[in-house]
Amino acid sequence: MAKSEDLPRRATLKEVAKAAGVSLASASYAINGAGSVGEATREHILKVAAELGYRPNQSAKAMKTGKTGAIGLILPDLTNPFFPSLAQVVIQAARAHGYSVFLTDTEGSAEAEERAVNLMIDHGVDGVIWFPIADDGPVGKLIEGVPTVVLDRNLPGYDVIQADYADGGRLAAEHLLAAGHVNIGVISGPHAASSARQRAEAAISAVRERGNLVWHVHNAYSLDLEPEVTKALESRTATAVITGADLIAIGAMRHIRSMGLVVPDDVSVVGFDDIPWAQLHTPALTTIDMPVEDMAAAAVEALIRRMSARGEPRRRVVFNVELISRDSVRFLA
Amino acid sequence: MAKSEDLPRRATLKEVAKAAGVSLASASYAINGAGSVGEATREHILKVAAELGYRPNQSAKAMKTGKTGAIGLILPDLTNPFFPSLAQVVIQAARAHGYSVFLTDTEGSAEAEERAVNLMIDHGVDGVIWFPIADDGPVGKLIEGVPTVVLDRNLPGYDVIQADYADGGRLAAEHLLAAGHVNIGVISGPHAASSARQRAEAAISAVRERGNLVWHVHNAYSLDLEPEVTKALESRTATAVITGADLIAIGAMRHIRSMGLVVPDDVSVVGFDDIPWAQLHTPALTTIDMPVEDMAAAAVEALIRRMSARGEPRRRVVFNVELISRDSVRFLA
DNA sequence: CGCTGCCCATGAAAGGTTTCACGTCCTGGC
DNA sequence: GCCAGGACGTGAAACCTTTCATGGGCAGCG
Repeated sequence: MAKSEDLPRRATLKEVAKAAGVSLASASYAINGAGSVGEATREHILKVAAELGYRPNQSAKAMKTGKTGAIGLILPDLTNPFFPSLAQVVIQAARAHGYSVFLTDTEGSAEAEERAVNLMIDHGVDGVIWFPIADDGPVGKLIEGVPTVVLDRNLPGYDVIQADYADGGRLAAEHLLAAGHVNIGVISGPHAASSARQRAEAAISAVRERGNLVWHVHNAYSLDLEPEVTKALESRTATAVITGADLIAIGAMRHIRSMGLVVPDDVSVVGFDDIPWAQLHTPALTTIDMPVEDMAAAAVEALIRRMSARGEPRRRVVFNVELISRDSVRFLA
Repeated sequence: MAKSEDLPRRATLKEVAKAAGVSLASASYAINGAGSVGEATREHILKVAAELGYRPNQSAKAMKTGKTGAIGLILPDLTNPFFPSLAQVVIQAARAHGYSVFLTDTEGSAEAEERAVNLMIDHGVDGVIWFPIADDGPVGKLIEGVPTVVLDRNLPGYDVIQADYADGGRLAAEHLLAAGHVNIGVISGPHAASSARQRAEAAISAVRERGNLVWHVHNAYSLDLEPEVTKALESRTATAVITGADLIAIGAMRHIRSMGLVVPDDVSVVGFDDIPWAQLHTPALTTIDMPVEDMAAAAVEALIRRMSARGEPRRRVVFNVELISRDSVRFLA
């Protein structure tokens, strides 16, 4: 590689205009395909611009138009494999529309979320896709004024993309009941997340209908289990457990194994999310699949619509979920 | 949430200045802590600014200063669990320095990489952290002029952050040899990546010294194995295989299992990277750990230095790697 | 008491772009 | 052969900030 010339300064529009022998305005119109420019002139300007390697200065453009061409993506935790796939699709979809994405990871903490969002807004994003950490929190305020679509939570006033969590919870419960399980435990996600509550509530009411809910505990979206959870597991009262996330399911399976029991023979487990590990795990995890890619794409689409039509009524899109039956559930005779 | 007021227009510096009864210049100086402003005036201006909820317009600032406060992070594939951890640390470290990060995923394709980089540069980043897909490719050109640090590859002319791949390869081989293995196969990463070549070469030469290299094939950084690779595995000539990445190792173990064999009893496997799955897998994967977090932090640090001191000679930092012995290697009597 | 010099504070330019309002020239209709 | 109007092109303002060059006032020194 050549050593970087210290001043390969990029050509400015003014220079292009001069080189092409036209006015600044014409150059701008030609390059943006707006205004009225004769066919020949336009081509000439374009040619000159190409020769000079002209690249519009986005900062200047942003200053005039107020649009930066960037969107923000606020995610709780990249370390949870659920999110990278989401991020990947958002990034690709955004790029397809000419947007770059600012990604931020809020480390599961509300202050970090706040700092992150602040920084993002200061840096000027045209819109935000937000996967909230909790249902409340200070962040909503900050985002006000920036077109936003919310993932996972049904926050009032925002465009929302969700999966049918209640249905997922029900599906999981019914799968276990149909497999002959009666004594069922539930490890749901954090209290603060309404989506976690929905999964749990639906599962619980389905369990209660035809079976027996032996316990219900909470855990963060993490492999590491809280004492409350390990205690529940160690009570050995449940032959099957429904978890609020695959990560929790895997953590639970790990703990169950460490107790000297085997999944699914001694305890059955069902997850939620269908992260990539789910099928790689031994035993492969029975779980609820949600169409992450579709949801991510829908989020971008919704955001793009929202950015150009701020007045429209909010929309809420709910995606169907599906139970994927693998090897972590035992079918009792 | 209240319906978004359509025009909560953010206060401008001019407005702050007027409200505070000072000049534009004083306001700017006060807020940036530069120039000379009397203590009392400064405080007053700051107070007024806070009241008005003033937030500097970064686009305008960027236009003046040429600094956007954003850095770009170019990663091959978020779906490979190696990268999210990297991204997470980069994002956090960058934020700690007041930078937002544009993340882009190049989907493993060189054109996508090029498009992504273009978009990023257009959107104006002050610096780039780049994990190249291949050693060559057109992208280097684009990046010219933007301070850049390169991860993983020793690209001439750039600041470089690497791990000691050769040592990793050697460690893996010696571990297997010490465990009594003689016939060893190698599945290395893609040809195009010099880091993959280094790992493989070191492993191969160590194997050859005291054992027997039965085959050497290549595979993308993916769970899915190419025909060449499955054929090698099916030849059953190796009692142990060294892989260029944990993802490949896991793919290989899956295939080995599907052949009716068991890891490590029939075939031993060692990975590279120590991604989170490695220890969750059954059997837990013996692998080479590289300090991703440290490397990510070092990359940000190097970039920050480079951005403020463009002239300095390039630096190359090489991190040590370490073999983590788990359950995927059988110790022969 | 006058002057030098410092501390504060200010006006104005500059940075690259978009876009409004306007002018010129040519075409076509009558 | 005239005029209306369209097509094409242009000058200049505006976006919001940073920063240079400048100026006023006051303290302290000689």
